[in-house]
Amino acid sequence: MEAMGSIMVDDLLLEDEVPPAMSMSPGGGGSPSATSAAAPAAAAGGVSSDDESAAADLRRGPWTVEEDALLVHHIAAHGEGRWNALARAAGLRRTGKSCRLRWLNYLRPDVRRGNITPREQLLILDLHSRWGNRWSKIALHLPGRTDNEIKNYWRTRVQKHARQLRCDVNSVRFRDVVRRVWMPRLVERIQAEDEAAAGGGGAAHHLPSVKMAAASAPPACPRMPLRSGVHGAEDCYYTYSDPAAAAAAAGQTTPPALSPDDNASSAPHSSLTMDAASHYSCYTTSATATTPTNEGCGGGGDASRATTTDGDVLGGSWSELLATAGRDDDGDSSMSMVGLPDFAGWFGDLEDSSSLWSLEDLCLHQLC
DNA sequence: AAGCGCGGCAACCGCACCGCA
DNA sequence: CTGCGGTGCGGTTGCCGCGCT
Repeated sequence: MEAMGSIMVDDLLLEDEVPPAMSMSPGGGGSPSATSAAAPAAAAGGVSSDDESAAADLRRGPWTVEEDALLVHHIAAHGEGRWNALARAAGLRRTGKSCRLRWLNYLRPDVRRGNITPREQLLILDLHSRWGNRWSKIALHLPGRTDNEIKNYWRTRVQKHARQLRCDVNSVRFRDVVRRVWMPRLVERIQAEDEAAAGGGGAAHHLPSVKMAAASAPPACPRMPLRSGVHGAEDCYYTYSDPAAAAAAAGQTTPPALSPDDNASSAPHSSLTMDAASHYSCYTTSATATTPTNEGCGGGGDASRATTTDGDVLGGSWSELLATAGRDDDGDSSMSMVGLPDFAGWFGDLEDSSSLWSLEDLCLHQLC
């Protein structure tokens, strides 16, 4: 869809044989300077006159449908790898890097397009909390999503919310808001979707019915209070939908690799996969019953109220969300929610939360 | 209706790492 | 051991479309 405009523009460029560096830098990306076009070619090959002429002949900017077809057909016939050689063999006047990027981010058949789902958002938030800007690593756990897409999501959506809160996206305060407001809302949303898919209605028995595979089970975390100490009579928990899995996970003695330096990401399964994320459920506990927390967990009220059409559950104003998050169901404000950005006042002492904010970390903290 | 501003996203860049000769 | 080419990754850029004024 959005590619059509680019294709039209680039078709003109192709027809007119505009030298890449001379183009009007179509489709964005990089500096349109005359030197930048030759640099990748020089890096990819030698600096012979042939290579120089080839470099001068290299195209940049948006891909045309013809180029896409060439690349797809060539990869279908010969497979991936050796991108520089592939580009030449396919008759593409592109750098190998450009071909690789186009293939991985756009042409690959298993690339998922469209909005980031709440489940994916939850995973991104969680995984980013552990690994930081390791986009490719995070992307491994979101099938069909590319690191570029996740990176763009983070920069456009998440950082936007951080800006609204006037704090750094990597600050402890923003992380705490994410943990206490954003993630619970995502869980609400996921649960609502699961319930809708299951037919809706009812209460506790509408737990997601998916069985949790041991390999994909989240770490030892049967219940994770999100606001313990804030609401006296009501705490919000992440919990396993499958008691057996929760018990199994509780018995797990070896915590998953969580440090940024771990090598577990290269393994086929991580401690938290898309499957596993679907088993997080947010529930309140009360004296009478365990009930789904569409009314109580994290935000109170209608979860869809702050949901935008693009699936961003925090489409509404942060001040409103935060005010709601700090209010009991009966409307009493249990936390002072006046003014931005006095997070410490809202959420209490955050000094010890710097290392406790991921789902796993929260869970481990609660088990101590 | 037209202009403007902003967000989304595709594509590029520079750097680091890895394997091989 | 070293140099080089290939690959992968994170950061950045800038066009395009859409919503607002």
